[in-house]
Amino acid sequence: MPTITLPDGKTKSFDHPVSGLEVAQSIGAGLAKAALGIKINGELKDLATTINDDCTVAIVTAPKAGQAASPDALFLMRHSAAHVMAEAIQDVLGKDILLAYGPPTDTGFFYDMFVPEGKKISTDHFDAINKRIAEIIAEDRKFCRYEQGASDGLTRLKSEGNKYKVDNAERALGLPSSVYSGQKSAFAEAPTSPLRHSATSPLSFYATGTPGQNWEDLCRGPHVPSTARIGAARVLSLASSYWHGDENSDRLTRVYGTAFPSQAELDQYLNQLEEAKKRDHRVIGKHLRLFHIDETVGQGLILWTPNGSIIRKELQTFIAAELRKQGYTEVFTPHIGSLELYKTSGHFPYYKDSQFPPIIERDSLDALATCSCADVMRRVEGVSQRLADGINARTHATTITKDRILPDDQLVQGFMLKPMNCPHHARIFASAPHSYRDMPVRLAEFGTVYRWEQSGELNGMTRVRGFTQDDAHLFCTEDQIPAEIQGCLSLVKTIFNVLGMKDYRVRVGLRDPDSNKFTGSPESWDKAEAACIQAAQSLGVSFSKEPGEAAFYGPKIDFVVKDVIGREWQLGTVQVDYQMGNRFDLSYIGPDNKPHRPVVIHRAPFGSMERFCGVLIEHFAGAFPTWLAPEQVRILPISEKTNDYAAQVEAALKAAGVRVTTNTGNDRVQGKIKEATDWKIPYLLIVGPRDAENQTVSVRARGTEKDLGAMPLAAFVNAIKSEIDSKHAELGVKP
RNA sequence: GCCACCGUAGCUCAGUGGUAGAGCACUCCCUUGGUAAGGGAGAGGUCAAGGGUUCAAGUCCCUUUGGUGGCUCCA
Repeated sequence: MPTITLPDGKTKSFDHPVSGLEVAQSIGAGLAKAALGIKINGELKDLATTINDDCTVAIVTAPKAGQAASPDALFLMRHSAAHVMAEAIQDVLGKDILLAYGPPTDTGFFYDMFVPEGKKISTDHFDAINKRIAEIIAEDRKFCRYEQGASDGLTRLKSEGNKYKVDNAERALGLPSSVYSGQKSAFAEAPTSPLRHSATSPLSFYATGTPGQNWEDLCRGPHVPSTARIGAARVLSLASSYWHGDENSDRLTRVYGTAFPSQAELDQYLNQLEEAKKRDHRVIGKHLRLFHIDETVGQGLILWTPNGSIIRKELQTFIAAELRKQGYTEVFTPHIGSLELYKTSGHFPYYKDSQFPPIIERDSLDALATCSCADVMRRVEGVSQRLADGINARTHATTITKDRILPDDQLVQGFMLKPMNCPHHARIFASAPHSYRDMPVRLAEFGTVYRWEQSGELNGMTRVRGFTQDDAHLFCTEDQIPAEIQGCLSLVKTIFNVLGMKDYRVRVGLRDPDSNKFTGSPESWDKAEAACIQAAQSLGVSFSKEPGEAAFYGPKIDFVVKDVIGREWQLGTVQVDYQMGNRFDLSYIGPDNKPHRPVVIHRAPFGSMERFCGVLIEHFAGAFPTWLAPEQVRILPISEKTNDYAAQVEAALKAAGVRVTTNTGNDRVQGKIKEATDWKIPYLLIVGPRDAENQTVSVRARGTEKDLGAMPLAAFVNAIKSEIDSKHAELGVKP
């Protein structure tokens, strides 16, 4: 006879087992009406779930009008909507579309399905599918859960010929998969062999309506009580996926959809998507001529056009100034380095698949002309005995294996486009002796690196093949690690604050506790990890510890920002590295007059200028604060009669270092304003005969509907100068 | 890299096998106008590239190339 504890601490006792609905009814009719599901001891369940034992219970309700739905309510609605969409798709396209996996997501849901050869789900079907979804919701059929014994359930699923559901069921039952081999295969050879298993727990199915009569799906649940409770749902887009995310397994069609409590909220969400598209850095970047990607130059290679270059340059100047305050010194290094350099650092050939292929010297190419491809690669990747001995001794391991060691005359000489700046910086550190008194040595460079990203991964400025990192390497003693990490994070905080970026989080990657695949002593790791965690905490934004996410050479801190479409982008990273000193035989002289290995901290707090600017474009929707705006002021003379005065105003602003142009065209001022508005210029100065006479400018600030009125030219120059110097994110000029 | 979709003027896009279009931008002319588009004219295209089918291809087919959405990957 259950006693139920409610969220407010009150208890209710029943003299018989009760359903979630009865509990809700016992509290109030309104609550029962709004109820979508129930949380029993924190676990989300169907409203119809029978409660036999004492427990804590919370009723999950649909949101009241005008209120946001709770995550639990959205989960129930979207999980249920996935069923409705799947039914609609099968109604429109046929039952031979096999359902695989359909979970809710942050913004909606998807359903992965196998589409048989010769059939295709296309966006042309969306109208029909959406219509059917709306019908099913309007029919208000109950979601009916029933269970079937493991044996019967599996037999039934196999007879239905859907191996994905069989696989799901076997996984749910904890059985080894009889159908998933990680191999590509046409569907339909779901085994019919007799079942041999020890599973006892039943499988649950949900009928959208009456079992045996309406549409059904193997499903763990839970669901809303009936289809009308979903509110509004629709199919959104198509994509492809692999079964279990395994590219060797079957390819499935992923159908995305979303659901909201009401049509109004769904419409609002769709509207938001449209708005987000307008903020897309690729769209704005083209419109405002910020950057260009040219297929003649190559995929994933950014051409910074004049406007974008201004933004990048301002950011770099700003970052460099902050770095100087922190005691960094700036260096420049070339875009390529010898193969041996990257064999020393370990980047080659270990990461060769994500690098551009090597640049081979002419003489070597001549010598290789008779070799087989495999032999060429063997000799390109080979390492000299001397280099191997050095690295193996210093890393206390067989880092370079015997099969990679070749006689010098067999080695191929060549270069790599640099995938990272650290090897060059390591060689700069090694180029001069260092005392512990000089440490830490902080070498900073806006260093351009090249990586071979898969073509399907390229995306505007955020995923590219050539990019410039705001890179630096801090060569320090172990004791200096905490302070140096702290310094990196305070830099990030400063710059994110100035740019008004608040939606970011921090991941701290720690070593895998169950693995000994890391270099450096456990004590060192403990200290470095503690330093990372403490530094992350001090930032005051949400952060997560992620064991197993460290690099093998040290723990790291990653900065992740959310873009306007909700995608997360990793920007910067701070990584502690115990390995590089060994690899490059780096040392400093300690107080004991003996050489010691420095620890290296790699840090690129904004990742790359390309990605960072891409995210910034979306963050500001192209309306950059004045200090970053490519064009800060545009002067709009009322007519040609005022062109002379406009030139005078332009000269005064240029003398003050302001980026200004004048529109001397013969449009009317309304037209000039409209055009300038498109360019999202912070300030428009309308000047006419009145202004010329009084030495004033009539200011119109971006985002304001009206003019701010006239102000003396000198006052405007001072105001905008101070706004630019202070890097305010908001427009600051007041008349 | 894989799957799907897409590529027409500088930009945004129409064009379902029969003479390549619109708006904006650009050039010129008229207009000299005080806060989100005054009027007119002109110029601008190997319809991504290559091949094929056809009397005829922007349109249908194949290949290549680039983009988009996902998947996989991201030291």
